Amino acid sequence: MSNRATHSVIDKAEGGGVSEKLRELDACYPGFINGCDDQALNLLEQTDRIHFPAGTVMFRESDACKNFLWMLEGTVRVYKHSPDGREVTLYRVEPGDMCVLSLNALLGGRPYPAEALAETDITGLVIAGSTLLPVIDQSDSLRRYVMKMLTDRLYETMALVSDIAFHRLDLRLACLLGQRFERSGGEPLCVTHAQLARELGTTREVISRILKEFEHQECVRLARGRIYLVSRQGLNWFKQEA
Amino acid sequence: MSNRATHSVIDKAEGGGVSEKLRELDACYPGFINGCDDQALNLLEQTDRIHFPAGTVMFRESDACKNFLWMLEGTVRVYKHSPDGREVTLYRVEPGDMCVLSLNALLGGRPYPAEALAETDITGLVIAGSTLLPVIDQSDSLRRYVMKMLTDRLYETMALVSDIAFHRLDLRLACLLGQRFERSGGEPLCVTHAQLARELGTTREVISRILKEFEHQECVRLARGRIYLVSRQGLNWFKQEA
DNA sequence: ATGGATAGGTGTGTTTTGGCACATACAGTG
DNA sequence: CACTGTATGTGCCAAAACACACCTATCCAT
Repeated sequence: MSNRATHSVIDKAEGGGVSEKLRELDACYPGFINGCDDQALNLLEQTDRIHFPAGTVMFRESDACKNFLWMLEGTVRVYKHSPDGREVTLYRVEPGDMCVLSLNALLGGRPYPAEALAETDITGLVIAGSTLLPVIDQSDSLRRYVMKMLTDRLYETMALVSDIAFHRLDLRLACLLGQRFERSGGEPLCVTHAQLARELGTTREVISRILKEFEHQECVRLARGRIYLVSRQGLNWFKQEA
Repeated sequence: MSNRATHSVIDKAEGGGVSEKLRELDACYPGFINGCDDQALNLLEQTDRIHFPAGTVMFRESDACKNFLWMLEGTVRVYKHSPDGREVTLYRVEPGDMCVLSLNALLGGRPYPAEALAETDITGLVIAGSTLLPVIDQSDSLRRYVMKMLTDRLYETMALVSDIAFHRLDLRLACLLGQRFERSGGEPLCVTHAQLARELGTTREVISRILKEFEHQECVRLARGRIYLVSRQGLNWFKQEA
């Protein structure tokens, strides 16, 4: 790893287009545009539309971070590496969210402290950090949005700390599955054991064994790349564990 | 534990006094007062002076949080409990810092998500959250301070996540000792094994064993309630481990 | 159908951490 | 000095997590 700051893909974006941007943003960030004052709207009009394919590494650890992204479509996973190749997922950025670590980097002039990977194709609007920063001072609506994002993320990250420090992996995995099943409405999850391991900061084998446990307990059924919820009560079972 | 929100000691504070407050604040928060605009100064004048003895629980988990504190003297440790009685320290608040979890609670209207304990006698200035919040919108200087606190804390908390997830306890302990020795300038630390355990989210016995290890390796010398750094190079030894 | 790539299963052994039960040791007080 | 907390040392064991090795299953493209 070189020590010199490299530059993320976002920092190289180009693009143009006019104000259907606002319509699109409004769809993803409910109430945001409505509550926006002129300064913020003006800022958003200056953004450039960008697109990245799934699998793009948006930031690497210690990248410089000059631009800021509003997501219109897609999901970005933000995670940390271990020295020996494991990973923990810190959070995800989806339409409606902001990448708070970009904010951190922009506001503090620090390098980006994690890696960010596009899990799906990404569409978004970028703005130069130097353009964004003054508007945070000027626009009440933007600033409130930013502060909410920061505090929400802080809250959740601290919850993550205590989760990792205190809970056994089987519970953490059960929770994770519970959340995912809830979002899917009980539909089977398309996720590999290795992916789950990367969420939780552990290894594939460990996840495989815990999942087999769950299967023996008749909570899930396993198939290649899929996890089926056995029963609706099963979902409750997962939730009790928190 | 009851579910109803209780109220923290800070929320019950009274007190008066006039504007030597600013002088005192200036001593603790370098540059803060200087950079302050009138709105912020005005706000600070409205604060009430308070005092708590060491050992006071400033917040309990899920307390309501109505007031905000600027610390003038002392240290507050903010930590999470495990179901079975262990603890992890999330961060400390000292003069010059802000309690970001109070901010989180005030801004988000959420209960306080951790416990905060006065490690020393505390002197500080309190203000009602309802008075503080509008000023964050109005005062550039205050707002920048707040945002910096939020992003800094976020950054460090994420570092904490990866630390806990990936590093073995002996390394984490070595790091912790390294930091403490650095602050003390190599002077012996007055800390018990149990306290160190509460920092790192583990148990006393585990810490005792690791410390004995370090003693065998001639890095430290142990005494009741004290840890002596064996040599100045020892300090480097601790730092290598990061 | 065949070959390669990816995903998953599993036995075995090790390391790391935690938990309990006591034995000591030390500091301060009367 | 005896007494009483508090702090620490440690033997022993169990649980949790990891690591390696290697196997099998499944999918997909040709």
